[in-house]
Amino acid sequence: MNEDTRLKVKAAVKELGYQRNEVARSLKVRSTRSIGILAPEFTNFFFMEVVEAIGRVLAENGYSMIVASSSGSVEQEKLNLRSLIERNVDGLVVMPSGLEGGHFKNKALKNTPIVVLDRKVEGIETDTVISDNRYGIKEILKGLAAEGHRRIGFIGGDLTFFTAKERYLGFIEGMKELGLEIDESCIFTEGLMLQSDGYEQLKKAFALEDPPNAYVIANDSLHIGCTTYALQNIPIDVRSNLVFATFDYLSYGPLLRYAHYAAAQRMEEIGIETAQILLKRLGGDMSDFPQVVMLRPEIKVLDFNGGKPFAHHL
Amino acid sequence: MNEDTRLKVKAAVKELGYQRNEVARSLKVRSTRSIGILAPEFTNFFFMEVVEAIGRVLAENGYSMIVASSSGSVEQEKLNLRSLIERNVDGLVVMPSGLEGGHFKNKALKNTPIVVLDRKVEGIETDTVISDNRYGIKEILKGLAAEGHRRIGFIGGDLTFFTAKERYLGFIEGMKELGLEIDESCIFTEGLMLQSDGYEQLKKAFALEDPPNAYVIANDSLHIGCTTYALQNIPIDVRSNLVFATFDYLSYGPLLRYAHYAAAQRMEEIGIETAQILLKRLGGDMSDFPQVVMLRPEIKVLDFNGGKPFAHHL
DNA sequence: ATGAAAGCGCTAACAC
DNA sequence: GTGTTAGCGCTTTCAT
Repeated sequence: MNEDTRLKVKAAVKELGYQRNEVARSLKVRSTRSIGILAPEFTNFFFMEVVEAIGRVLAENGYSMIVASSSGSVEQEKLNLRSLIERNVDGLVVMPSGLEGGHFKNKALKNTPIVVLDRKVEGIETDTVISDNRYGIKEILKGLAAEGHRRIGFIGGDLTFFTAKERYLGFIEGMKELGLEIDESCIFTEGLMLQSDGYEQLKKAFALEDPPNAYVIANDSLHIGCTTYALQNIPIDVRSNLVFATFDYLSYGPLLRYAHYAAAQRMEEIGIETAQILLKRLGGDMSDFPQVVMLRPEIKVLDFNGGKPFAHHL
Repeated sequence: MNEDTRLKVKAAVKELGYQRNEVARSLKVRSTRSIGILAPEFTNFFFMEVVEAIGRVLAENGYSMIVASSSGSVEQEKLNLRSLIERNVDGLVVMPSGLEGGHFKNKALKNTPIVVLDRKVEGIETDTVISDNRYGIKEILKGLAAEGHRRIGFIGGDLTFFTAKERYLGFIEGMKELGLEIDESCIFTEGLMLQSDGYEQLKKAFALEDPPNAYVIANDSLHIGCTTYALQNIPIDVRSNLVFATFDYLSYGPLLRYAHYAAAQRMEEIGIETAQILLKRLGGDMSDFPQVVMLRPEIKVLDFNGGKPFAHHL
């Protein structure tokens, strides 16, 4: 193009303050350069951290995010999905509210890449990015064992949830591999892994005649609940013998005084990986579909709480 | 319309799986039913909680949210803003990255309602929803005073930030109103109010020859940092005399052992209020523009940590 | 009550 | 290298 004309146009753009109408463009080229993000709720550190990373990578590539929270309801998730389809999102990142994902088989989604985050979902084949839950649990369990604990409790959640089940299975497998005896009375797998569930479960544990000192805790919210219960209800001479190994390690980790070992999910990497798979699919590259990326959490020894280095990665 | 035809159409919709193309509709009616959300970062509990509430109210009214994180950079905020304008968002919620908001005077935003959250911004007249920072600080300060503390430290942040400044001023005013002497050496207002700043500031305080026991802490991240420092570096007999009064009270609040009083921001209400003002403006109602809503935080007495009921709301 | 047609702002294809 | 035009899928208006 003529350099002269080029400059004239540029000047006019500035002069008139022209801004492209992306809506019209989208209609024409059948691409909105927007990605729908479907989450059960926003108020979740894991999710925020992952979305921040996804957003950064997407923004670098010219995509925006349309986010929708389902408040944990599959019904709302379906409504949100519909709305995102109507908005012609080019791709979808889903942290599913339920176990079943039949509604993602919508014809309108035929050419829309979907990446599922954090959990696996049944009835649908998609790219998936998750943490290696079993690995993480097994490793931190080794830490407890290395300290000499043999009777170890487990504080988890309802086994119908993907992460709850995986972490539970990691615990069971890990105990077996270590040759430790599993005491069913010290295993708690009820509830939604919320803070209040952690509180109640440690309470139940301490209602036993001989509660164990060592616990594997399946997530961060449970951990806060357990620590809260301990601080408020267990005498100091007893609670100071508590030893926890937990999933997740977040900004307020240093406050969780009984945690010796943590399997910290690599949230930023999960986000980056998710965005990259999505971009690859958007670019038409369907290699390795459906791709399941499982990222190992980082094993942390919390020495300031009394954790001791141990041989992990055997 | 003919009932018969109506049913036929409905059947056809179901049969063919028709879904409206919102992009085409938007182009025609010049409204995208989408709201842009501009934030400095997502990894912030206050913000997420507020966005969750905003999203709920907006979804009930048929709006979606397009979110963009600016990573604290005003430059990125400008880019994000441009992208949102190009996408023809019907309205904007902004938690500004900087103090100055000249870029929101864009001609393309002439008819786009904007609500500013959490901070005030210069160079622009908009509806604004914030917490009553001074009120909150003054009230929790009363709690410390009621316990008999007279020499009280302040842990805050760089006064060029709106909330940092307001909370600092609340502290100064509050001390004066209570007739307490302000010891400049115990006032820390450097940094961005991050966790690491809290850690460093309490360290500095304890490098004084006679550090105070009581502190007002300007936000949650600082609070975690302070508590971490105390737990890791101050001998137990000394730290057990610490008394904190802080802004914010979040899920992990129970772990913050030295907090006796907290001014908990009403995040859900802030979100609801924000969304409602936006919807009002979108409906063409410009009454009270520019509206500044200031919500009082809830004053909490953390009795399980040793907080004692006191006369607030004098 | 139904059908036909214009046009939102853009891009892509084509002719000049 | 530049100018013209069709048409994306919808809503709205006007004619039947």
